[in-house]
This record gives sequence, C-alpha cells and structure tokens, in this order.
Amino acid sequence: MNELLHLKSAGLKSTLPRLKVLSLFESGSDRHLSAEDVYRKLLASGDDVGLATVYRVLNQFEQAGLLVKHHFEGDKSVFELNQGDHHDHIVCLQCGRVEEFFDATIEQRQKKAAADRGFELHDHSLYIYANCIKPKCKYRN
Amino acid sequence: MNELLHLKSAGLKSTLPRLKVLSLFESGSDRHLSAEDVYRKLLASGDDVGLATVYRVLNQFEQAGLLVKHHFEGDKSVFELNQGDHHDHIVCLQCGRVEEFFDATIEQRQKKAAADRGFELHDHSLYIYANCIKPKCKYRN
DNA sequence: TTGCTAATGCTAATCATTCTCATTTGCAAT
DNA sequence: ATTGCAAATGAGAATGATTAGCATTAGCAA
Ligand SMILES: [Mn+2]
Ligand SMILES: [Mn+2]
Ligand SMILES: [Zn+2]
Ligand SMILES: [Zn+2]
Repeated sequence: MNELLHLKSAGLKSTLPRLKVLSLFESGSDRHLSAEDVYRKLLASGDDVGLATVYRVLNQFEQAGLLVKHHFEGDKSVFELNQGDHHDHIVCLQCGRVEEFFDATIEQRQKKAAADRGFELHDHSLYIYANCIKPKCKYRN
Repeated sequence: MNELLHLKSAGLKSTLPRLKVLSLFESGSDRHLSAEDVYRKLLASGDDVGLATVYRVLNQFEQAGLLVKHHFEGDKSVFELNQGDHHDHIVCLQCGRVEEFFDATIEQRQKKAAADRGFELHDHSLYIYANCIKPKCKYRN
C-alpha cells in the first residue's frame, strides 16, 4: 500500500528486499538500525537478503528521503525512518540507549551562528553523549 | 621547553616523532589535521615518521588531553590542539573550510536537554554543514 | 656507558562499506 | 500469459581508514 507509493515515487522498483527492509523500520521495534542490524534481523526472520543489498537499499532509501542516516560515536552508521520531524540525539555511553529531542532554541542559534559567519546552513549533526541515570541502563546497579 | 613538560606530565617519553607531531600542531598553519595530513606534512619536511606511529601518537595525545579529535562528515577523523576552549564547528561542504564557534546558549540548552531526560551529560559533538558565501571558497565564482 | 623498557616502523590484519559481475527479477509492452 | 530487457540482487573481491604484531631502535635512569 503505502510502501509501494514511497518506492515508486522514488523511482525505485518494488522488490522483495526493499519491501522487507522498509517494513523492518516501519514495524518499529528499534528506531535506529545499522546495516548489520538490518541484515541480522532479516536473517533471523528467515529472509535471505545479501549484506551488499542491505547497504545499497539503505543508501537508496536515504537518498529518496525515506530514511535518515546518523553517525553516532563509533564506526558504523545507523538509519531511522524519516518522519519529517527533525530531531537530535542523546546516546548513553554505557548501554547505547538513544533518546531523541528537539530544541527550537538550539536550532535557531545554529542558523544564526552560520549566517553570522557568512555560511548558508545546509544541515547539522548534534549528538549528546551521556550516561543514563535511570535504572533501566543495563550497566547500572 | 613547553612541549617537553606536556609530554612528561602525560607520562610520555620525549621522542623525535612526538615532538615533530606536536610542533606541527603548534606551528598552526592548519588547525585541523587528519592522520594522513600529519603524515604527509612530516614527509614533506623531510621527517620520516611511519604512518602507524602518527596514528599512535595522535591517539596518545588525545588521551593525554593535548589534542581533541573530531569526526567531520566523511570517513577520516581530524585532530586539533586542545587549548582549553571548547568550541563547535561549521564545515563548508564545497571547500572543506572549517570555522569555529561557541554559543553559550546552545551549550546551556544541551545540558538542560540531557538533564531533563535523566542523563548525565558527558560531552557532545555539534557540526554544522554549510556552504561558504565568501569569495574565498575555492568552489565559488 | 650500560641496560632495559617504551617507542618506532614495517607489514599484515581488521572492519565497515563499496564495487564487480554473473545471474535473477520486476514490469511494461505485446 | 509471454517475452524482453533494464534494473536489482548476491557472493565475493576490493577499498580505505585504522589497528595489531613483532623485530629493531632509541630514550633515559642508574
Ligand atoms: Mn532519531
Ligand atoms: Mn576546532
Ligand atoms: Zn544507559
Ligand atoms: Zn567553502
């Protein structure tokens, strides 16, 4: 239904691997997934998709505006569904939990910082690295 | 003189490669250098230092608090002299020029964002990606 | 000056990601 | 329903940045 429209409008054929990757993000157990994460989840559910294909599809989806890519501390990048709402991230250094937030003031001051220095802001990445205080953090207690 | 003190207090021997890397940053033609940048510059000035050593020294210096590491868009990370003053960066997507800035309000709101959500802020990374408007940008005009 | 440990410099190994290319598959036009 | 073909896939090789292993060298304390 909706997935097809998304793919079509992006000029992408509706293939099995692409539909599976997309529904993984839409089923939404975890919002932020790396290529490896996606690959493993598909394998686990009996769907055989090559790792190279996962990488390709993720990048195509990003270019099509279906996904957003982030580079949290560490080497591998993660993707999340693009729901139109820009937000930034707080990442727990101990358990890796990711919390999203949006601060209009921060956004505004960034625009100003760029403009004041003769830049045309294109986008930005803001990651806050912190430690959970909550008991949920699996590296606490 | 001063370099020696820095190295000693970090528990690092005063070796030729380390002194050369450090003076490269202190001579300060370019503030932000990748391992490859450092390697090339040393070669160019006739100093033969192995690339592996460059990587090791840069990481040691970061651990010692002499340098700060950044991950701008792209794969390779860059280092800059740690002069105590925290700041964030605006990177030109066309020419790669880097401009530094500090905004107390942004810093403050980040602390608050973390605290409000039960996090103990450790640090953060904020990169603004933009396009130069200035004529200096080598990909303009 | 000696001796020993830390540091260096090769090279080989990692690791994530991309590329190659032979084989399949979606899909539009019969 | 068939056919034709460009686009997509999958397996594995290639890449590029960074790190690890190890034999050799060089600080530095005695
Ligand atoms: Mn998010
Ligand atoms: Mn800087
Ligand atoms: Zn946590
Ligand atoms: Zn520029």
